[in-house]
Amino acid sequence: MGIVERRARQKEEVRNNIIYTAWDMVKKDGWQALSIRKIAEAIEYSVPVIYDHFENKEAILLEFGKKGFRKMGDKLEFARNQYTNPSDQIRAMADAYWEFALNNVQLYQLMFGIGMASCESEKCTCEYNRFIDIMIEPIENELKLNNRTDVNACLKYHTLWSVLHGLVSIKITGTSPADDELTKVVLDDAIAGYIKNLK
Amino acid sequence: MGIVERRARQKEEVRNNIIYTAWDMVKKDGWQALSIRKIAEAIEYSVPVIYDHFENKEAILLEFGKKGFRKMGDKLEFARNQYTNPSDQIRAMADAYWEFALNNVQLYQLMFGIGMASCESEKCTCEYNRFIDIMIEPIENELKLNNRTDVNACLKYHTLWSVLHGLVSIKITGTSPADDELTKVVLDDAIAGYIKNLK
DNA sequence: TTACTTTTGCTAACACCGTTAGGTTATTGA
DNA sequence: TCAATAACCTAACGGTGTTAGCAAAAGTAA
Repeated sequence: MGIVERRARQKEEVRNNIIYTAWDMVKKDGWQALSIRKIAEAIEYSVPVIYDHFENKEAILLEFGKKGFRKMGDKLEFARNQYTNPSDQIRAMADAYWEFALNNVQLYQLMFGIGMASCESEKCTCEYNRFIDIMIEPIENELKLNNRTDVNACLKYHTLWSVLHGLVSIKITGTSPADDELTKVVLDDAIAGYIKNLK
Repeated sequence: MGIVERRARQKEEVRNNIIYTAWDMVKKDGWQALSIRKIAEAIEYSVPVIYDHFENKEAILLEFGKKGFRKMGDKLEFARNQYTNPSDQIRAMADAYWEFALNNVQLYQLMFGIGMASCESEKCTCEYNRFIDIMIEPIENELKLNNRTDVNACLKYHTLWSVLHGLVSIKITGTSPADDELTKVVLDDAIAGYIKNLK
């Protein structure tokens, strides 16, 4: 008898409804706006029903994180397969990564734990500017030293900062299983490469 | 008459008390544990008093963000001033940045909006591993192509990812005032440099 | 000293939130 | 028809940030 199947199907449907509704909210107002109560209201069930499908709120967000990794994986794979030359492949993947992140901001935030309130936008401008000033000076000098008038110091500063911030945030959020030692080696390697490219 | 001065002093004292207590909480349990009500209890005042000194909870966190930028600025400046050669200075600043971030995780998180719940640690392992696999293959091939048996592909993969993630998260959290065009140029520049270093 | 004004601080509430205990109703199998 | 089970809900617990409105204290001027 298909009774249990029908039940399973109905349960699955509710589950999908939860995810669908939740994603709608996240997409529209960001992950911070997600609320169990609002989901319940939207799917026209009482609150505890949500907990029959997900252990807690985090589990719902986790669902999107996984979805994000799958989607990004697909994009990267596709980009890579457009080329056979490895360096072209790397370039293509980098572009695809960039594209994915900017077109799926909410997903990316959930995947890597980015974007709490913080000092966003222009609230720390003054303090931030000093930080730029300090960092950019040696870069300008190094470029002068090497007669690299073709290179924009501001651009190079951004590159340096990206490398640093990227390493740090991967380290802090614990996304990568890499240990301390490896990360420090990566840093040294990246900086060495960076300086080499200024010459 | 020094009455207004004394009053201002006392008010200042309460304000400092709020910041001190708040920082204690953030330091111990992370910024997510900060609660207006708990601060009020700790300083032995009622809740609305907090709002005489700070517009809202975010304003308190902002205070720490600013403090973080100042502190990091000091560290970077100091590191830079230990050397005269620009490339040494860059290296020193990179190390200082790294040190600061790892020794002041909470501050760094507040400064750059990192570290919500997310897919942290090992919850997305499976999805994450596929992502590594896809990315690392072309790097290995490129290294082989250039007979670079001295270089660890895993390390190089981490470097690439850091650059990408760094750029993206700076872009997403809006920390930098850089516009879209500049950021894309930075990306291209960084990737070009990265590939060059694989050769 | 008294009357008035300002500052200070509090209570109590509003409107949310995630989570869960416990009971009710409907559905199913014997 | 009856017991078991699954589905579902109400209502609460213990939190959160924020604010309106009032009482008391402190300072000022007569």
